[in-house]
Amino acid sequence: MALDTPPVPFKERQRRERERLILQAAEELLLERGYHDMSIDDIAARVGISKGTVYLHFASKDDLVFALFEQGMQQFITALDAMLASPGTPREKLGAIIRQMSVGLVNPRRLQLVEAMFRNPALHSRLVERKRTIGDIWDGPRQRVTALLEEGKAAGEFDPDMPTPIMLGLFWAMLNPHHFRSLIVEQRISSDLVVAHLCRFFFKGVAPDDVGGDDCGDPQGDAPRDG
Amino acid sequence: MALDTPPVPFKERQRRERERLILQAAEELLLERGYHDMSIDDIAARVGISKGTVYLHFASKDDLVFALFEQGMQQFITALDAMLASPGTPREKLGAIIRQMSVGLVNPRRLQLVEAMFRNPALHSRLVERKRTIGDIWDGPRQRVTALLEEGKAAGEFDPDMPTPIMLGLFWAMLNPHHFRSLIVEQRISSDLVVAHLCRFFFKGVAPDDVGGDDCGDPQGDAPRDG
Amino acid sequence: MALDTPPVPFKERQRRERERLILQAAEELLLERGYHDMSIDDIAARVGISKGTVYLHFASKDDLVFALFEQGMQQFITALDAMLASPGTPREKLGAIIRQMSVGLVNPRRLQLVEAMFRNPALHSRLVERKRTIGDIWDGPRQRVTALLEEGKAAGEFDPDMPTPIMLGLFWAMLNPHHFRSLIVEQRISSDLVVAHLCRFFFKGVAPDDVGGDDCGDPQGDAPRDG
Amino acid sequence: MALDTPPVPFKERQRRERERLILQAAEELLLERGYHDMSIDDIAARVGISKGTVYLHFASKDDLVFALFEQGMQQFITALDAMLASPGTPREKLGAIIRQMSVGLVNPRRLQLVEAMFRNPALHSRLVERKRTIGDIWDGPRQRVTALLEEGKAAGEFDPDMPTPIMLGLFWAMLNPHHFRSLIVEQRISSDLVVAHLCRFFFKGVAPDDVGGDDCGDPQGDAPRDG
DNA sequence: CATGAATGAGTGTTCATTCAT
DNA sequence: TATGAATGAACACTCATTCAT
Repeated sequence: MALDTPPVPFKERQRRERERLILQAAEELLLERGYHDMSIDDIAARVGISKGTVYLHFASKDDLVFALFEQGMQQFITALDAMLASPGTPREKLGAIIRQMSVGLVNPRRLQLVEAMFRNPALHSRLVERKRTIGDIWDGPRQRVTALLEEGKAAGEFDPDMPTPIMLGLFWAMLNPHHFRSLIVEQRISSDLVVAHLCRFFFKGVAPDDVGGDDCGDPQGDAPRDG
Repeated sequence: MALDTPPVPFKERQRRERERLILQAAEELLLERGYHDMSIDDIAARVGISKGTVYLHFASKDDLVFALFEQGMQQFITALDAMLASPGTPREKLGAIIRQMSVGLVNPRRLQLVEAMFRNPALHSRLVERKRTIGDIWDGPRQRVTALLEEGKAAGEFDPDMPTPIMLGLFWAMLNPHHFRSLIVEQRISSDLVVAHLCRFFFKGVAPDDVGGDDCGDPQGDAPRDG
Repeated sequence: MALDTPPVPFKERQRRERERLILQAAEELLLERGYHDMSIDDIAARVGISKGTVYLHFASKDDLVFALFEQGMQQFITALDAMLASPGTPREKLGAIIRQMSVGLVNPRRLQLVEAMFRNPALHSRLVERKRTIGDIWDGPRQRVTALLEEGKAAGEFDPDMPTPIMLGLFWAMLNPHHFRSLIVEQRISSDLVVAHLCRFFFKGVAPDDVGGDDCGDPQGDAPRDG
Repeated sequence: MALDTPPVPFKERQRRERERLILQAAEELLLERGYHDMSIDDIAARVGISKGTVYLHFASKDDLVFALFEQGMQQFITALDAMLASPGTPREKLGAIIRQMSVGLVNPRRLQLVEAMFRNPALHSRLVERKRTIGDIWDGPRQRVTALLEEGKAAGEFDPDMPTPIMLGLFWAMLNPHHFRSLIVEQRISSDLVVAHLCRFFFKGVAPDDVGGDDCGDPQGDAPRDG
């Protein structure tokens, strides 16, 4: 059987590896400098190839960034699906997602990238202009989490009075990598602590805890225990 | 009385008005296009003046953007102080802040601007490099809200186990204008509804409401009633 | 008699004084920075007037510089005539001129100015284009020194075989303020010593002195004595 | 033999040729217009390439001008060394240098270039700021001629009482390309005649010639004969 | 008359993109 | 195929000059 699929020829493997390296370099530079201050020359230099070669893989700078975006979203969706497939109540699953987002299975850098790209309005519209696909790509995670939230409402775990889009928005806002980073990197709070509190917050808000149990499981034991 | 304040001379009034127009145009363009895709020519054209004139008011593009930033922060701090000075428990004050942030007394566009500026890494470091003041400006809101949160903890209104920086981070994340906008503009949810739920969420999370009262007052009457 | 010439009205005196100040500031800046790096704003600021006022006196930057040039030449010619009118042989007069040029009666800065202006080819042609007068102005000193040199030849003091234009060129070259300055300022040689040697050189060259006497008189006594 | 030097690859030859053309065009324009009135666009247009290409060879306008300067000085030093290596007394060598300077082996335009550059005060300081090397480059010719002059003094050919720096200054002043040009081009005197008289002048001054022999050899036979 | 705000052409420089080798 | 030289549009910024006040 394997013989039927002639192994990917060397040239092709080389090509894919190079593309990976280009995307990696581009990702790093995009995070370090932002879209405009990242030049094709920089990328090529970091990979150790020539500028022209970058264009053999991506027709334009926008294309390259869009590929980066697609890749990030794809990875995110994959991770999301894995978590959704695992057993558990919606509440537990949301907790798992929150935990994973920060721990790195779902690399927050990726999300940050996505943000970085789409905060640049001109870039955003150019990309949207170019591919209507973006809608679908954006929609992937949205639909999945929306479904989960509604499932949770139906199960009586989430407040049925809160519109799902609002709930969803709050969910994204909380997981905003920018604030993640601000807490973990700048405020030097351990990421476990952050996650634990994020989970708790999402379900309980900031009210003092006179009722329920911890909602996100016990990541490392240093999460605050409720009495 | 009027004699004591020699009226601002015409030239000066004209000058200020022009500066205001430049800042306004710059703000719009910054939001529409981002830092790099906004050119001085564009700004001048939008105001209906020449490129050179812009430079009579701001010594450089960075200066212009920095002025925009300072102005936004200043307005925000002013509004914040007004709310903090009004009577009420910390909880009520936080609710008021949330409400105001979305309604426009504290223009969320301004905050978005600030974000737009500071997501550009190179611009950020140039601005930080240029004025250490930035630290102070950033710190203004942070200190005020931190104090409020700790006051709330002391009053038993907020969970004393949640570290204040995390609480603060969540507060900012929730009020992230990007998500605000996504909810109100893209999802077309009424801003009052959004605010009501934001408040509720901040204090109660997404858990179904089997306990307390509404946390944010009754903005317009269309906020979900509990009980 | 004096009554017949109604005293220059105050306004006019003020005007002339201001023009003088502008020319002075322009001269300083021209020497400090060169033509292009001297802006009208700089000049106005140094005089303490507004940019527009400069234009009330000089129709353009070129006009201003040309006025500077004319003024310098005029002063030079005046000083030259004074020296030519004094008694003495052509040789003595040339010596006197050399001495004066360096000592400051004929300010070498002025000449340097002239050079500065006319080394800038574009400026030079614009000025020439604009006023044919320049020829006459240049010619003033040329004619006077040429006459003196020829008088000296006739008197047997100067080599009759050396074409007068060449002699003249060498005279100017020697008095080139650039080299003057290099010797006096950079090499820190006393200006008297420089003058003494310049005189000697002009008449005797660098050959060791086994013949004639000192050619320039004895300015300060520290000039080298010949044995 | 030829095999040992792998011929310079075509690309490289083309590159060097282009660089030469850029330098040539820049030199012409610098002489025609001066530093400020020579734009990169002008240079590119004259070479027939695009503006961007100029920047592939020189990182900035200053770099380009500095390269021009270095090249000129280097050529001058090389020619100087050749003359110094040839046999002859110091006096004869100085004569040879004078002759060469005007004839073109040592292109006087080059020196004029150097002057053009260094009369612009701002440019001068920027270049000095940038490379301390400039000192060395300037010093090359200075040291060589100084040594020659002192050798001549020791040999009894030059006046030992005249300070060497003054002698050197006079030498440069005489060879000032500006005056060279004024004599040859404007006054239309043959360059041989100019050279002959320059030599004679340097050694004998303008005094009538009742003593020595011609000091510079007999360049073309049309030099004035003494006797 | 004096001012200085306004103008806009011009400059150096960058960088995405193309294409001959 | 991979390269990197070449291109040229775009941009921030300057400054001589004009003109309304």
